[in-house]
Amino acid sequence: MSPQPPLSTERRVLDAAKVCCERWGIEKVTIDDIASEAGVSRATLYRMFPGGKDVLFDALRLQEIEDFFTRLLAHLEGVDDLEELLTRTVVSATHELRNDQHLAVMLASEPGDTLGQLTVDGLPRIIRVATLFIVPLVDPFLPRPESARLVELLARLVISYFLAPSDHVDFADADSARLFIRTFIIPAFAASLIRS
Amino acid sequence: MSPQPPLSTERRVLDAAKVCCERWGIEKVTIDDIASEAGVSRATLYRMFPGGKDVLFDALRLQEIEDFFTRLLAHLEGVDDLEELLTRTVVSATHELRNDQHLAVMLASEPGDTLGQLTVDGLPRIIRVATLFIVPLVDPFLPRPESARLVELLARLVISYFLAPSDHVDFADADSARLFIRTFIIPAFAASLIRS
DNA sequence: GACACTAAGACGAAATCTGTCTCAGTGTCA
DNA sequence: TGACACTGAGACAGATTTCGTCTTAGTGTC
Repeated sequence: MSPQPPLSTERRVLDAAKVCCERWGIEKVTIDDIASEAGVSRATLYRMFPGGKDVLFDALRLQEIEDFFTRLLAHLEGVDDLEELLTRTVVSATHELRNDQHLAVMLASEPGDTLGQLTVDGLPRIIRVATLFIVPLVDPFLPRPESARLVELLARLVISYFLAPSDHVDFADADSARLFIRTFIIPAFAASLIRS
Repeated sequence: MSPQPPLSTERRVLDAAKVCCERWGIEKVTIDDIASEAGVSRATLYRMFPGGKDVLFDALRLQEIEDFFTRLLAHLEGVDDLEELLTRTVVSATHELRNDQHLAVMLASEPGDTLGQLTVDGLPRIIRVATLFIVPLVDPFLPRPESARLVELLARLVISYFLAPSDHVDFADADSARLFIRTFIIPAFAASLIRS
């Protein structure tokens, strides 16, 4: 967002935590690993995240989610067609998820039971945040209750097709995604469409 | 070599150790990790490798080296031309090294100072083993002291160009390697060549 | 039944990690 | 100058993990 040349200490620590996770896996990372990777003393780290690893990883998850949607929004700029907007949304989101194995874990929660978290505990949070970010973009096309329902539906579908890819639909492929959206999504909301 | 359908326990353990190393990095792997990855009890592991991790990793290094040269030899079968033999040797070896980051570590020794080991402690061992495996293939073309010298020279060059790639020579590229060998290696040993 | 091999896990010792704390050094602001 | 906020370094005790050895019991083979 803002241009912080020296990069905030907190950001450095969280980035270091991410690097460590990617290198060793979340269950093998220690506070010391993160501190020295960030070039920061352990004391600073505890001052910044009282509660230790749990709090730190919570913050990291939060940052990951924000980064995720920030990147996503960048791919949606200037789109003024609902079908195109939704298509790009699912395609970009799917690409992000597939490219960053680590991201999927972070969006969810603890390791080991990644899938469990992604589908049980993690889902509501992701849907909530997705709504927060994406609904405003859909608002021009749909009245509020409908846009929220649409975004939730899409979020669920993206995650479902990510976890269990289908032979018939590939959300990573723009054409396939567009066809899906044109066929199943748009018609369902056609009645509410705001004709501008 | 021999067809062992159930795969020996020792092999299973070493393979498990390799898997664990690739997943977590050598410094984060515990005996327990390896044991459970191999589906073997810790006691068995200690019986098999008295001395623990050190002995186990020594054995792993040995296996890696043997596998390395076994794969290498497979690429050299039936070659009856010295230039072609040497070319394939450096190309295959270079590919193996580049494709398997883990292999380079194993061929050397402890992690952290991989390069230090690869160039200081590791080099003599690799050269020794390389000689053991490759010299017999060169024997038909050169008298013994020359063939040993040739193999040692090649081993040093492969490792050097692997560690510090050059703009002028690419041992991963067959044409480039062949040109290099034709220009710099063969002539140096031309006088000793056994004309069959 | 003797034998070789194994899994499971108890055990104490050693090593590592955690979380809190103190102390000293730095830069900022008034 | 002094109050203030922030930091690195590291001591410290306690929790946790890991290590290496050991015992016990189970299995298959001869």
